[in-house]
Parts: sequence; C-alpha cells; structure tokens
Amino acid sequence: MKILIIEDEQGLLESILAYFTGEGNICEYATDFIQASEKIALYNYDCILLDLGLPGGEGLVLLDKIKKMKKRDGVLIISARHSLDDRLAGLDLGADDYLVKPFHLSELKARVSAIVRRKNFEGDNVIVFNEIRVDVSAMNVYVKEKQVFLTKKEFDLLVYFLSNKHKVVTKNAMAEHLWGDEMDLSDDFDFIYTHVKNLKKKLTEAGGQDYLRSVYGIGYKFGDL
Amino acid sequence: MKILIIEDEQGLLESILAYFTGEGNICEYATDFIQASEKIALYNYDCILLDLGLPGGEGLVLLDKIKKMKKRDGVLIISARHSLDDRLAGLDLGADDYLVKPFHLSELKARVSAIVRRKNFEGDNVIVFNEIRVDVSAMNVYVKEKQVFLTKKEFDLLVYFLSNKHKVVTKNAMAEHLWGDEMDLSDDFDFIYTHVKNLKKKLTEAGGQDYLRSVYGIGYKFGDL
DNA sequence: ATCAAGACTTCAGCTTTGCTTCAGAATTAA
DNA sequence: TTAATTCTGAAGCAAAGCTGAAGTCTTGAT
Repeated sequence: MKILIIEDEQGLLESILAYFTGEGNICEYATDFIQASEKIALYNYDCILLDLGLPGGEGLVLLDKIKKMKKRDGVLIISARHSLDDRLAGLDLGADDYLVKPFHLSELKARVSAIVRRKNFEGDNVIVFNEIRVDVSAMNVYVKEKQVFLTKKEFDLLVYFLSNKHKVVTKNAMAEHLWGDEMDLSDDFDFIYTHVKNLKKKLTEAGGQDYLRSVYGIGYKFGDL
Repeated sequence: MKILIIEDEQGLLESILAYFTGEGNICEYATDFIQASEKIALYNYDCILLDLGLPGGEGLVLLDKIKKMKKRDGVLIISARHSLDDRLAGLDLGADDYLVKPFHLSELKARVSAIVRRKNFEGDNVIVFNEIRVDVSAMNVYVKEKQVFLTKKEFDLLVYFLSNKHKVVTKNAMAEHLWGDEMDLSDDFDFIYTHVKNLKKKLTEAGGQDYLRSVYGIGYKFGDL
C-alpha cells in the first residue's frame, strides 16, 4: 500500500512514518504546501494523510486541489482543531474521513485500512482471478486452493498486476508502486526482472497458468490469453 | 480481556480503570460521546461499560448505536438513576446487564465476567484448535490433555493467535493487543520475539505441533500447514 | 541477416529482519 | 523483606530477501 503523509510537525511525522513503514507499506511525505502539491500531481496513492494544520490554512486548499483533479486517492484529514466547522468543511470537500489530534497510531491505521478497503475493493478484500485467489488483508495467496508463500515485493507486484489486469503496465509504474520515490526513476532497476521472475516461478510451480506477458519496450500485461 | 469504559465522572473512571487494569486487563476509556463513538466503531471490546449519565442523555443513543452495528461486544450499563424506566429502556435496547450506582468494584467485576462468559463462548469458554485446548476464563491451556503453564503474556499471545488463525498478523497488531495503547507503537519492541519463542517452546515441548510460521518483514501466521 | 536495445537468468554480497541467549529490572508471591 | 517468577532490553548470530552486475537470449528495426 502506498501512502502520502502531509504533516509539518516533525515528531508526529516521524512516528507515523515509522509505524506505517513498519507495517510494510510504502510511505512518502511532504512537509509543506509546495512539496505536497507536486507529489499529489505526479503520483497516485492509496491514501493521503492530510494535516489541516499546515501554516496559512493551506490544508483545505490542498484538499480542494486533490478533489478537483478527480483522483481516486483516499484522503484522511488529521486536525488539531476541534471545531465542527473545519471537519464539516473537510468532509464537504470530499475527504473520506477525519481524525482529531491526538490519536493513537493503531486508530489511524484502522481508518486508513477502512478507507482503502472501501475504495479499492468495495468492502471485499479478496481478489479472485481464475485459479488465483488473493486475500489482501490476511496476505494469503492461493493457486487452486494451494497456498503460495510470497515475499513482500512479490505480493505487492501480484496485487498490482491483479488490480490492473488486462492493462499494459509500464516498468516505471510498477517501480513507482513498489518503491515510491525512494528510488531514482532514471535508474535502470533491472532487478525488477528478478522479482517478476520469482513471482512467476512461484505461481506456475503451484500449478497456475502463466498470465504474464511482456510488452517489448513498455512493460507487462497480466490477464487472459 | 479488553474493556472500554465510558464514564464522564473523573473519580469513578479512575477507580474503575485502576481496578480492572490491576486485574490484568487492557482498558481504554472515553469521557464523552464523540470519543466513545469513535472507539466503538473502530475496535472490538470484550465488554463495554457504559454510564447512562452522560450529559444530554447520550448514553442510550450510544447503546442504540452499538446494537445497530451488530457488534459482539458485551454492554454493561451503569447508572445513578433508580427509575425503572431507564433500566427497562436499556435492557430493551439490548444491554446485557444493568448496575446502579453506587456499587462495589467487586460486584462490577463479577457482572463483567458473567457477561463475557455468556457472550464470547456461548456458555462454553474454551477455544480448541487441533490438539490445543484453551480454557479462557480459567486461563488453562492443554496440549493433548496435558496441562501447559503459560505466563500472562504468553497466554494473551496464544489467544490472539488462535482468534486470528490463518491470518497474517503484524508485529504492531500483536503489540497493540498485548499492551493496549500504553506502548509507543513506533518502538521496536524486539522483546516480543522472546515471548513468541517461549510460547512456542512450551507448546512444542508439551507435544504440540508448531503451527506458527513467521512472515518475513511483516509478522506471523498461526494455523495449519 | 545484422545489430542494438530491451528482456531474462543467474548468482554473489549486502542489508534487513528474525532468532536465541542471557542478564538485569520489574513485578508478584511468600 | 526476601525469594521467585516474569518481563524487558541488548548483543551476537542466523536466515531471508533485496540489489546490482554480468552474461545470455529475444525482439524489432534496419
């Protein structure tokens, strides 16, 4: 899962980062309006954590921007303000949920999961594709009722392919989804071939068909045929 | 056992908290309607202690909310009012029991235990998984009819694994269940490895299979295979 | 057919994470 | 208070996964 954290308060930012990366997610962050706008414009996130307390009340402006872009990203508002007005303004502008500071990280996690589940899987967190079944929240993968054990990268990759099935995905898009911007996109990341290969091997060895076809010069396409 | 205490009267809240945590339970609390709603929506508790005396008669509304959510949480109503009407209203709305202030903490405890026993185990407070048998209320664990003596942390851990069998559980989730929100989740708590190891050792030494597999970079999975 | 760019395979070393052990702190029991 | 048990924290070692590079094979264009 890919998360963007927009938070200017150093300490809080760091603990959120530590917590979510600890859960195995890809996290990015922005500490001011400009940074945040750029990231939002350039990338897609499963969920954006937005602190309304940015200087100059820029938080609501950002939210407005996100929504005007018609992106699918979920938005969770974080705010120190108890005023009902702010919260309502946020929800009016299309935020998916809000959370008042201070909060427990586990609470934050629960809400983020809820948002992502609502968005991506319409209440169902199991993806089925022919003989492949992926239970996203339990992190279980089955091929023909036989369990397959994947590493984190392999799992992320599979989920990404499954949620883009029958579409051509570029190597860059895959890299962005798996590593966020920790990685210099001008790099070659040839090693993505390694992960693809390992994933393929595990799936076919478990008796699955090979649904992955490479598209020369672009990337891959996962799906029937 | 995880308990939520909804009580706006500071002194009473503190003594209930002290008492139940002293008994070795994980306790959380809420002092107003908003806090309470949020906690209820996000987490599951073995029992919720609800003071009807919240300002604005919000207690009954909360109870209604809980029941409409179809959660399994037990609810014990606490109230200073002696009126039969309130009591009936509460039980009508699905509360499990009713206690009139003032009361002795030991009485409160007895009622909570009774509710939990009734709710969670439908008269049967034993979890069985293959050759492992756990009597939750008596804190007894048996492997193939042979009793195993666990410490409290080990016991909590086992119960947590058993109630999440076949799912991948993260280290964070385990920590939250074992320590509630007293612990800074951005910490490393490496010592959880120690508890895991000790639990494993005791179970296998008693002749149990090793059902626990670690999921690299995420946490553990307990179950068959 | 030839060539270059991209794709695939393999594998070693590097990093991260997990396991084990043990000692001291904290808690509980006697 | 003392003794025993349990919990926490740290250190060293083991394992898993990730990265990077080298060599080989494929593709599509010339």
